[in-house]
Amino acid sequence: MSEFQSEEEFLKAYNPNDYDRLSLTTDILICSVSSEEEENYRKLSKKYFSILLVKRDDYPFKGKWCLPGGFVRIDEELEDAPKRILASETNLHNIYLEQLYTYGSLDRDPRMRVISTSYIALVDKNRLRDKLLPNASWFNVTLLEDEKKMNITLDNGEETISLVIKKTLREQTTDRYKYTIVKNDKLAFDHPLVIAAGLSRLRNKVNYTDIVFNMMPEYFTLGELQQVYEVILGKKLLDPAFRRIIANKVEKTTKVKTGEGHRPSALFRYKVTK
Amino acid sequence: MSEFQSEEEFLKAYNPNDYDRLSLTTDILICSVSSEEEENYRKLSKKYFSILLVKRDDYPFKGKWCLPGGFVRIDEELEDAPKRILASETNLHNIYLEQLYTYGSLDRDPRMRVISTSYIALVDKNRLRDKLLPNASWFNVTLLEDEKKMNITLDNGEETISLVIKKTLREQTTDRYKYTIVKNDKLAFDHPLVIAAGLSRLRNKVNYTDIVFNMMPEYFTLGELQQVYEVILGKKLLDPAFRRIIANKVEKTTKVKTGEGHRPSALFRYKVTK
DNA sequence: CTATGATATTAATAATTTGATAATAAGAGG
DNA sequence: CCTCTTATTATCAAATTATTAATATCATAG
Repeated sequence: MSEFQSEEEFLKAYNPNDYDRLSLTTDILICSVSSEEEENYRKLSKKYFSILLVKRDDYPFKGKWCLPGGFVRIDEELEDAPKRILASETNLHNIYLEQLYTYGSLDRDPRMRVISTSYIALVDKNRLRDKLLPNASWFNVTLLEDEKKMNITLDNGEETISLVIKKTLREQTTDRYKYTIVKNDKLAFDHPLVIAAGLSRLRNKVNYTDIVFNMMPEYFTLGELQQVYEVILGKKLLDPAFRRIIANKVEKTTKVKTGEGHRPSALFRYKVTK
Repeated sequence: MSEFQSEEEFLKAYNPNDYDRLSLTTDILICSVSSEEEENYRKLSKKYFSILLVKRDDYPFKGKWCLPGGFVRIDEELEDAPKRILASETNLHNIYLEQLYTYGSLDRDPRMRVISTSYIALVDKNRLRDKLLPNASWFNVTLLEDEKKMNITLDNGEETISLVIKKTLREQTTDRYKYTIVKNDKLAFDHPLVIAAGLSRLRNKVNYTDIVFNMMPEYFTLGELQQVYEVILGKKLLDPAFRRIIANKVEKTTKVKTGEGHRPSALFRYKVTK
C-alpha cells in the first residue's frame, strides 16, 4: 500500500534514478526502387528494389555498413527520431514510415546496453533532388527465401554483401519463425535481422495494401509496377492476373512510354480509393 | 574521423553516460478464451474471448486497471521481461508470446520518460491451475469495429470498462490508420492503444496462422472453435465454409461432447502440420 | 416412449475468383 | 514492309468460396 495521499504527492517524491536506465536508438530500413533518371543513365531495362546503407567511419564497427540510425533524444517523441534521421539522410519529409520491431539483446551493442526500435521507410527516389551524404549508398536487393533460410544479396555496383539468415520453425511457443544470422561479414550490429524483418513485412503487406506506391514515381507503366511486385514477392506473376488485381488501384493516363523497341506502354497513376 | 586505433581502445574510452538514458518497461496483453471449468460453473452456452487486467493499488494511476507489466532490467534480455512477468502472473512457462509495438510518447508516464514494448500472449486457461493474483481479473471482450473507430467493451462480471478508439485514415504517409483514444475512464497509461493493437493483430493473424489453438483446450468441438474465430473476427461464419478452412488443421477424435440438449458434437484436437 | 427442439454434420449447387493459354496490337530497327 | 519484342486483352479451364438445403442425433417435454 502507498504512503502517499495523492498522485501529485507521489510524483513529487519520485526519483527516476531509482530504476535502471538504458539507451534507445532507432534504425531505419529505407527502401526504394530505381528512379527514372538512374534507369536512363545506367540503361537499365527493368526496375529494381534497393535499400540505403551507410558506411561507418567511426567505432564501433568502423568500416562496416549499417542502416541509418541514431539515438532517440530524451525529449523527443519516439517516431520523431526516425523522421529526423530520414530528413538528415535524404532531406525528405512526409515519408511512409512504419515501426518494425524492437531489438534488445544484451550484446547487440558492444558499448553498452542499447535497445533499438527499427522502422521501415518507403521513398520515391525521383523525389530525391539532393545528393546523398558521401558515406551513404543504395544497394540493389536480391532475396531468395525458402522454409529454412533467407539469402539476401546487396549490391551497390562496387561492393557485394551477402547475408544468410536461418529461419527456425517454432511450434506453438511464439511467432512462427525465429531468425538467426548465420552469415554476415560486412554489416554492423544486428542489422541483418532488421533487413530480414523489413523484407518479410513488405513481402507480406504488398498483398493487402497499396504500400508499393510509396516507392513508385508519379507515372509508371504496368510492366514496371509488376516488376516491383515481382522483386518484392520474389516470383514471376502472370500478366492477366496481375492486371486484374491492380486494376482498380491505378488509372490510365493519356501519356505513353515509347522508345523501348516494342509496342509503347500506357503510363498509369496511383488512384487513391476512398 | 576517429582518434582511436582499434575497436578495443575505443570501447575502453567509451562513457555510456555521455548519452541520454531512459527507462524501458514492457506491457503484456494476455489473451484467452473461457475454460471448460468456467463454462460448467457459470453455465455458459458459448466460448468467449478475454484478457487479463490488473488493478493498480499504488501510484501512478492508483485504482485504475492496467495490463500486467514492469520494468525491463538492465541485465535482462528484452523478451525475458515479458516471460518473467507472465510467469509471475500466471505461473505458466512456454507461452505463445509475440512482440506487438513499442510506445514512446513523451507524456505516456507521468513519472518520467518511459518507453514501453508491448507483447501479446495467448494462453489456455485450462492450464492455469493456480489461483490468479488477488488484484488480477479476466475481462470478457466485445469488439465492434468499423472504418472510423473501435468500440471495445471489457467486462469481468462486476465492472464494465468501455473504450473508444478513433481510427484516422492516413493516406500515404504511414501505417494505414492512426489510433487515438477518445474514451477511457478506467485504464492506466496508453494501455487502450495496446489492447487495440493486440486485437487488430489477432484479428488479422487468425486468417493465415494457427495462432488460435494456443488458447484452446486440448479437446474442443468445431462449434466452440468456430465461436472463438467468430469473436475474434467479429462476424458470423457459415458452417461449411469454416469447416473447409479448418479441416486440415484439426483431427477428429473418438470422444464426443454430450449432454447439451441436442446432437452431440465430435471432439477435435489440433493437428500440427509439419 | 414418441414428438419436438436444437445444434451437428454433410451434400449439393451456384457464384466468384484465379490460373493458364492464346490472340491481337504497335513501335523500333533493319 | 518484315521481324522482333513487349503490351494488352480475350477466352476458357480449374479451383475456390458462398449459399442453401438435407439429414443426423441427443435431450427434454409430454
